Amino acid sequence: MNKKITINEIAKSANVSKTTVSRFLNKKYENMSEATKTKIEETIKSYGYQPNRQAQTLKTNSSLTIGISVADLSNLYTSRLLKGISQAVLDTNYQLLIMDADNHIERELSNLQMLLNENVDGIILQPLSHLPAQYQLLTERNLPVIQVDRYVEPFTFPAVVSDNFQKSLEIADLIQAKSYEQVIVIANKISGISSRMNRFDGLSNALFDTSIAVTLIEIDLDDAWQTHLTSLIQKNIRSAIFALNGQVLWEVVRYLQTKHIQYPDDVGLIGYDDDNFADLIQPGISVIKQEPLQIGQSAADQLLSNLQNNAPLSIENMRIPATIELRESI
Amino acid sequence: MNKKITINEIAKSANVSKTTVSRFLNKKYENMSEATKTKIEETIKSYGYQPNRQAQTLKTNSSLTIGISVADLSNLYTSRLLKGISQAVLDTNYQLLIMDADNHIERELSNLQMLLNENVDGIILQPLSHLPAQYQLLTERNLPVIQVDRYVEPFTFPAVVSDNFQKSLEIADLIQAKSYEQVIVIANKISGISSRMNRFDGLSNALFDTSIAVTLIEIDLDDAWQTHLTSLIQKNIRSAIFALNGQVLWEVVRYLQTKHIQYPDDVGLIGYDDDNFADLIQPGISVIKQEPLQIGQSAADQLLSNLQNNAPLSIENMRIPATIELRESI
DNA sequence: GTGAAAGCGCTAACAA
DNA sequence: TTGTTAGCGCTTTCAC
Repeated sequence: MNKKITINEIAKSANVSKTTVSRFLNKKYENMSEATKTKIEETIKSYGYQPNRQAQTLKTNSSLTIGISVADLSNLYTSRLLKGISQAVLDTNYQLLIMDADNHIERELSNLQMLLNENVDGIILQPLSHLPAQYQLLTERNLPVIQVDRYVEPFTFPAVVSDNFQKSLEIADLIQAKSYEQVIVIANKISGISSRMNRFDGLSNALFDTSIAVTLIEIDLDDAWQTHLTSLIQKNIRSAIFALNGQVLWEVVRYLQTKHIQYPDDVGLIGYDDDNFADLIQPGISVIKQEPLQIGQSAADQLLSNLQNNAPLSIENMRIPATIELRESI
Repeated sequence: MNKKITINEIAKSANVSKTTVSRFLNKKYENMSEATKTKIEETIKSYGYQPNRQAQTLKTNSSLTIGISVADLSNLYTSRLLKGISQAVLDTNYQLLIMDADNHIERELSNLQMLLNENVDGIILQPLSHLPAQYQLLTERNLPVIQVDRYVEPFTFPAVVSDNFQKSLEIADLIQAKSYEQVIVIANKISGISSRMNRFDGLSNALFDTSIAVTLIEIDLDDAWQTHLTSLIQKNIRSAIFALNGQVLWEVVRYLQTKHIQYPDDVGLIGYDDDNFADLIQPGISVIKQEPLQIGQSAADQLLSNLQNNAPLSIENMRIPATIELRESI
């Protein structure tokens, strides 16, 4: 059991006080002779000394830790988001405390409470709720918070998200250009999730003045969604499906395959591809690709420059453009 | 700026010493009157008091934190592994400090160093190196460590992995039964990664006494892997491809698609599907599916029972069976 | 240019 | 059944 060495050992061995060692650790070289500086540097190296983070935190009240709360840990969108954050933090002193809400709102709350207990210096939040009340404990603490992927309304914290509304306008154009007469939007429960709502609203708004009908099917609220989908498609009008996220898109593809419903012949198909898999499937599916890595990176960069240089947090939404990749399906 | 309340405020307000409050916090009720117990409980609740973790850690030298080092954060295998760990930790006091080595061995080392600095109580490690030297800093500290997915040899820490060798034996049987004359194994660099080596060795061993040739192509070491693959396939013998992980499988499928090489007609195909996508692709691809969630959970459970109850860590490998799903491709 | 001493919020002997 | 006291490893004020 390797005895942990502390600042005291270093101070003793370097023949200086621990104050001086502490100054060295915190790079306060202004009033330090080159001699002591190098002496301390050498002893630290020779002992392989590493300061105790908890002790530092206890005193300074800054843990050099960024808390992250994600909605659901196990999907590729989240992984890439985390990768982006992780890259941004790489060359800093900050570390990441990642918590998974597993899509349970009570769990998100308890996770946030835990992050506060750990005295994290800032939080990157993919909110599960759209109600500011859920995040009151964060506002109270006056802690820097950045939202990713989604945001709470009224707007409480800055957010970095995809250009969901804008992309849906473009999809609407596409649907009109291809003379579809009906769009079936398939999603998980959209209420309260800004990204999903923006995707839906963008489409609805753009098609409001047209004769194109927009129908929403929320597959986790509707046990008979497959039946509904089939009956909608079988109407004698040109229909297109818009799947609001990757998971849902694959569900739809699976269903169409089993029912031998062909796209684009029987129905047009477009959706979000968060897994980079669309190009593997035949016939090719037109998709929208987001940039979660960049979203994570931007969010972390903003938070870091607030923490490190006291840069103010932007009050606005930052929108990272997604890309539409057209294939045969629509 | 909400003034943080401490154990002192609670003690004062409850008219007891902070020792007593501390006893309460640590559930040492043996010698505590019901009266003081409830009094403390109430004051804590009314103040919304939460003890400072850093102070506790500083004193007890136990951070109630489990460090995790993964090879690469952004793939579904890892996500599901983390989900499993996260679930196991859910109802405990432990938290997770997750670090991504991003497949860089120096980064893994510095991550582990950081985890040690944070005084993590134990580590779950998906090792990048097979050399125990890389992990000497862990052995020195006498810290409980559990490996997942892969392991270091000679065996240093317990490990929870898939039954890679065994599954390859079954694949070998399949290949013989289907009268293939050649197997082309496609992988990322296998040297030093136990999971990949076991998958390859299982197959080689099983086919050693047969006339079936086994060739290995490591796509990240071989710029011309596509050409090599094509030339091997074009020989006038029945060939099968075995892709050693999900990523590689999709690369191969993409390549076969662009070259219009048909499976199972031109070449048999089987591989690991870490993304649960194989059923979406036509023609159907036979795959091996791992249980990363269960691997993560088992690893975390073992570590937790060591930390919480001092249960000894098993010295052996724990193998979680994967499943073979047969479709048309082989 | 450097050091002594106090204290961050908590736990754990030891004492009562 | 409860309290006094010292101290975990560090930072910071103030003094020299």
